[in-house]
Amino acid sequence: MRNCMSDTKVMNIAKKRGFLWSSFEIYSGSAGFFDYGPLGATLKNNIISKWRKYYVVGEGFYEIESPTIMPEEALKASGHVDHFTDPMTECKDCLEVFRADHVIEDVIDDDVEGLENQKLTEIISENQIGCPKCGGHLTHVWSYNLMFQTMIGAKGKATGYMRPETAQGIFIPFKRLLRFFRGKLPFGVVQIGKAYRNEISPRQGIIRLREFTQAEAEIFVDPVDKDHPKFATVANDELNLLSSDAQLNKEDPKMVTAKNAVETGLVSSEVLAYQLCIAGRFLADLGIPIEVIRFRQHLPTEMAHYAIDCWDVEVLTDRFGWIEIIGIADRTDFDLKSHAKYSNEDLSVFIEYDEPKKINKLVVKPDMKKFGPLFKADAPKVIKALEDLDASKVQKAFDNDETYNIELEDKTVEISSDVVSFNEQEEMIRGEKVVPHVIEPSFGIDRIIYSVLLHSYTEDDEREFLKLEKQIAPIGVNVFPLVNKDKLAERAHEIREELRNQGIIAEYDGSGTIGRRYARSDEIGVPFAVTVDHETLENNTVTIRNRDNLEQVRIPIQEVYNVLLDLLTGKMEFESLQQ
RNA sequence: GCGGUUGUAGUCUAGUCUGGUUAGGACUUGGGCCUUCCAAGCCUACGACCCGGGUUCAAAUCCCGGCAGCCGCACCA
Repeated sequence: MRNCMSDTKVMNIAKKRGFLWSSFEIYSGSAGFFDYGPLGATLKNNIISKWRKYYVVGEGFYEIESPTIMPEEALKASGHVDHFTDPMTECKDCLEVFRADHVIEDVIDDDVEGLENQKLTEIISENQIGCPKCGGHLTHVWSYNLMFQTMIGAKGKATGYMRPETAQGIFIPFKRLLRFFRGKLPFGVVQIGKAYRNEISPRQGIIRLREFTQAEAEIFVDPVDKDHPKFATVANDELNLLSSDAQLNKEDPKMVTAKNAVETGLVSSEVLAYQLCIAGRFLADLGIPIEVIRFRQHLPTEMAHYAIDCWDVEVLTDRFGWIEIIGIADRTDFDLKSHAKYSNEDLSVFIEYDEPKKINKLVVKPDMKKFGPLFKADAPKVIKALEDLDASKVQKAFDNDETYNIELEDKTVEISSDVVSFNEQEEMIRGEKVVPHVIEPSFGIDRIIYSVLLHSYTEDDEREFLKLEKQIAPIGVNVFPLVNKDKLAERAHEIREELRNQGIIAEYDGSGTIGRRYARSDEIGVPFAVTVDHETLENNTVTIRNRDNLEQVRIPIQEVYNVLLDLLTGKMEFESLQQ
């Protein structure tokens, strides 16, 4: 049993003060669903806008929004309909449920991954495999698909699913996106939104939800050019890397610079390493301390078969241990190729060479005078077919004194050497079509929010409070009258109004004593408090109190608005006010 | 999904075994008094037996089912 004091305390505050609570409470609730309350929704918005600042503004990726319900074909192509499932079997005697493939592999020592359920059922009966627990009989194998199924249209003829990830919504309109980016790699597209997975038994609070928010970026790159033009700007960032080798050898993670990681081949490319760094900077900016972050490389066995390299960004928690909050993968051309195949669309990019390549090519030319009479109405088709042919093959046939057969749609025609001529031709090749590789940083926003709350929780002798980073704190400033008389409350209300006019989320609190108000304010992580006291009435000054160290400075009211704006946006540090 | 266990105001809890008055307390919250800087004090108010069914004259209490939480197992492309 872990010590989960922080988890318990943070979740209590979250529930009590309106960050998070489980959904549908008055109807007994439903596992795997959470509401974001007033402060939680604001915090979430602030974190998402910070994310946009990094990825949309900073990296120049554009954001799109696609439907959360997807037709079956699309998810068939992505592999989710067939493979986002587990083959399950149940013991008829003790009612335990097992992964069918695991049960089989334990007994027959053979890889059965990817086999049909029927085949798995057969293997079980042929090998007389029994329940691993009690030896009883196992039922036929069925697939448990983690997607929520629904119907599209009134008659329910078309099956739809709630999307299990936002990524597919970016791959599917790839041609449109490529055109938007005027045909050039690399480019990045992001999507922020809900995704759905019908987890068998979600029991870890906000860590495993059935409906959750993802922020994903899909970065399309040239497969042969995975350098990053801005790599120099992150090259010296230190990353706490736990490689797959280190895991296998039971070693600890190591602090490594991004530059070093790429040079030693620890991380497979600059683009991937660059994304690890950006993710690291983002988390640091949310106030998650570097000591509780590590980058864990997927083991070869856990990585999807199409991925080249994949790193999870993990955060240490007292209740769950290390949890994955971000996955950053090089998914290669898997997704685009798969959609290309299922949709019969060309999802490739024409990449122009720096210099066009000259090649000498043998071409075969028809002798038109002979072709017309010989093939009559088929002549144009034969000529077209001839153009698409590899001329050297035709020549080879003739060298062997044979004729060459051309397959038309409905017949085969014979070409002999006297109806064509050969020609060496110089051709310019300007480039080639390639299917881009995809670098995918995928963020679990709900888990990030949990991490932010957990690691902003601070307690000392006197206080328990959230040390939320000031740019993401839901409420920017609280305004208090020192006591409730002599018009102090009135002045405090005026200041609160003016702060709101400045675009700062500000609240007023006049109940209880000043100490209680500070305590309430700290508990929800309000970075600054403005207090109106009797000196305010004499000289129009107020105090600003810094949540983190309880210190106060006195400044004129007319300056308070700009000062707070500068403090909240990080343009000014509180310490500089104290001089 | 299986087994165990728990479910009383926003929170913690008494009462449940042994059915019986108006479900008691503390903290929190709202209002008021007081209060010249970090949850003080006083007055006052709001607020609960997880949901559904059964047994009974009578159910927070006993029984059954559901839902949710916790623990263990399983699961987590």
